[in-house]
Amino acid sequence: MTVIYQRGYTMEDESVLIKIRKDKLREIREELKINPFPYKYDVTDYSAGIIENFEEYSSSGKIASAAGRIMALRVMGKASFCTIQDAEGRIQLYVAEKSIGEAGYRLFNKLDIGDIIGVKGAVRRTKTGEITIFIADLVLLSKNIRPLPIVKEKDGEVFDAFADKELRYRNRHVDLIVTPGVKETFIKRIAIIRHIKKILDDKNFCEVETPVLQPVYGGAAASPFTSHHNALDLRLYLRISLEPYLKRLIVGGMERVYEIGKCFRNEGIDRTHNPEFTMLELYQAYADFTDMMSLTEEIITGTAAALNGSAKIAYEGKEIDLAPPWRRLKVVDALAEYAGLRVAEMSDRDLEAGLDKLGSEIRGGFNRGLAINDLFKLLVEDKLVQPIFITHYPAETTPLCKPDYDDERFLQRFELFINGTEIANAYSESNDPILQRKTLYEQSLRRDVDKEAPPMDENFVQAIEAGMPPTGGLGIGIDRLVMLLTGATSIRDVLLFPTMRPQE
RNA sequence: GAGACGCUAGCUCAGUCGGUAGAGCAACUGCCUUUUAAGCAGUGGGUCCCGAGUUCAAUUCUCGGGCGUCUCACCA
Repeated sequence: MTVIYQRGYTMEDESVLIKIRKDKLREIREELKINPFPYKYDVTDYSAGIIENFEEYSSSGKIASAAGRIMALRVMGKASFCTIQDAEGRIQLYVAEKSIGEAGYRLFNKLDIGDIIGVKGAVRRTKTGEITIFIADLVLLSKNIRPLPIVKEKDGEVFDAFADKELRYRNRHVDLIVTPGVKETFIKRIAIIRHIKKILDDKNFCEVETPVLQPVYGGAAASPFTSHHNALDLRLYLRISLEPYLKRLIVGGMERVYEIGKCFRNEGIDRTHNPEFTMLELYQAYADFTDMMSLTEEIITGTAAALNGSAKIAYEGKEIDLAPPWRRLKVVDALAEYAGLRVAEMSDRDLEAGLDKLGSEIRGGFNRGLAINDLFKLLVEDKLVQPIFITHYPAETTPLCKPDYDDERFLQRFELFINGTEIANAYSESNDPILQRKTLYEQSLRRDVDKEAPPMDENFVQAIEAGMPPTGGLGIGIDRLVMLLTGATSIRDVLLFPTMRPQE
């Protein structure tokens, strides 16, 4: 049996809600002779500005010209209210037939939540005190035919939130419209990046762009995405880090370079990992890793202060104080302090047994340096809540870093931890070409046992052979920094379009 | 990769100890010249994720599958 729904429609194929809106669209075109999709509108006033400068508007009788999306409608006989949302926020409109005319009110009666309109009118308070545009002119700028979730809010309490996270990520355009705070998070993200760029630009760093598509990838240990160039019949990889090309620029004499860009790693997805993510990497000639520490403090503290007006941030109920200087602690000392392990005095067998007890083993066979690194990751990392530079990682953890002055088993490297998460990673960069060729070659041999070890990059080694000045390098995970500074607990909340499995 | 939980109206959610389902908002109709989470009144709206099994009968129970969320593991 066919069920007759509203306006004679049945509940088949397309949603009845959409059909009804398409009808209204047709009626607006054919009966009202109005183009529902005009080309432009002269917007001179915005919601927040109107509310802020209310006295000026009301005393002068200045006519506001605003545009926005209808978020609430309270339609009554000949005088109605609606609320529109624009780039700055929301403002109420008073829509009276006697002000906008019969034709205008006929149009208004065909409007839905989600439509975009332009309005002109004086700004006054209503009887109940709400600042409102009393509109004298109404223009439809775009007709909505796919209804939005109706989210309501009063005194910070949200009713009928658009709560299904999957739907929110898949339909970020809807999420941005209806979920309070989402747009603000992304505006903060933009502000953070802008601030970091300003700090670096002021220090005469050059922002550069390096290849995303690379014949050989490197600079980290990760599985790459693979692509193919048809005309060259060439396998290309999406970069897993920015490092190899930025260092070529240091060799080339660009003494301070940075790039903020996407890197891609073909790995799992979780709360802190997305297959594509944004990294800042910078390289400064004639600097070492201690210079990178100061710069890291300056970038992160300065950005937090610019964003929140304070060096203290609240994250997951914890208070984190970003005021520098931050503590510096060697990996082996951190293991002693936080896990009671004196690794320097432990035999290889003891280390292996310790790892085994934690259910961990080294890919490609036991290796003392990697064992110490793993013990640190498993036992210490998540205890590092306040900002701390962990320094002097074992030499086996990376081929791209200079060994320390008096103990070659450890590197001039640090990672910054805040709230148990790695936020930054920095080195005194390796520039001894003999050593660099050796360590990269050895790393490439590990590919047999460790799929994530990158292949040998001959062109990169030749660049180092041309002579690279002593250089400090720093990488900061922008997504995680944004999470920290915005209080987001999932990387998906700071990515406009997180990677999702396609539907159907 | 493991575990927990979830999938019911456009949205947020109830519910059925097995008898094909409800609320609020949205929608539709009527009334209405100052409302505000929602003006007032009324009306409609469902492949209860998919498949198999048990049963007279499955949205509900069992098994399998899909998708998702969270936690843990992995991840230089």
